[in-house]
Amino acid sequence: MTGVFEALGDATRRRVLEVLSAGQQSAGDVVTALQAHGAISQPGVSQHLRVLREAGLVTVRAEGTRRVYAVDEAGLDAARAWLALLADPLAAFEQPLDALATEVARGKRAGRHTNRSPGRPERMTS
Amino acid sequence: MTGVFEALGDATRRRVLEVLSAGQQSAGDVVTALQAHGAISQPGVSQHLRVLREAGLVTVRAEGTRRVYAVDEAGLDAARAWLALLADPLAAFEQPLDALATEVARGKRAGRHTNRSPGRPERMTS
DNA sequence: TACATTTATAAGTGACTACTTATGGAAGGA
DNA sequence: TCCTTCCATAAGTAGTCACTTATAAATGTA
Repeated sequence: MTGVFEALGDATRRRVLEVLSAGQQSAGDVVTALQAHGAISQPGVSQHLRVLREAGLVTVRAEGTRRVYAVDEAGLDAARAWLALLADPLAAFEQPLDALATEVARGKRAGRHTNRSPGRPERMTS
Repeated sequence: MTGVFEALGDATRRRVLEVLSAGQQSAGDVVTALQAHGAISQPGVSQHLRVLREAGLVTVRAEGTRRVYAVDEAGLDAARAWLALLADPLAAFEQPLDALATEVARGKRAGRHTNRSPGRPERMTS
């Protein structure tokens, strides 16, 4: 299970990343931080850190008897890249067209609007 | 299991989103597209579509006897937002400072470089 | 050396998940 | 109405995962 999104799929691991996003910390500190939010054992955290490391989401550095973990932007960038590629191809045209229409009709008043695609289906309530 | 990242944690569901990113499609078309890449049953796809819908990652629209699915940007934006918030706080300063240094030393030649944080630990090979 | 501290690994277990086949239900066409 | 098509749900199952306790390995300290 070495995938980035597989690693991000677990809430505890996401919390680990949130903890580490405040700055690099030792494994023990991560354990302490996680235990402040709920009961989890030290081996449990260690196993999560391993998954995150294998997914490229954190880095480790040995410092004496401790191991200092830090967020690895490489893994995060991989996730961001996938999400970016998933963007609606039409979306790239919508904003420019809207901007052009505004330009033509009203002159150079740059109003930023947040309209979505017009015929877009809504989420079903079923 | 209604979380966005939980839904994204499955490779098959990510493939469904990739298929839908090319444009809205009926459930049957998604089944056909998925079966071209590997064996999966129609109910299997239907269940994945349900998870994606509950996570806010796809929308459904009934069209006669078919159900047309489309990518829901709302869920994707939620994922993107979390990843954005996870950014290294120091990273926000690095680029501007680099840009300023370039500005001062060389004038207004905007060269985009991809340097990482200088003292950043490498991934361990253990 | 002996002990303490820090962290990873081993082994076992319950729960969840992704899949299957079987079935039902809704809409369209004869 | 009958049949077909499209899709969701039901039920069951094998595999995976996240957790636990117990233990080992490595470094620092008295």
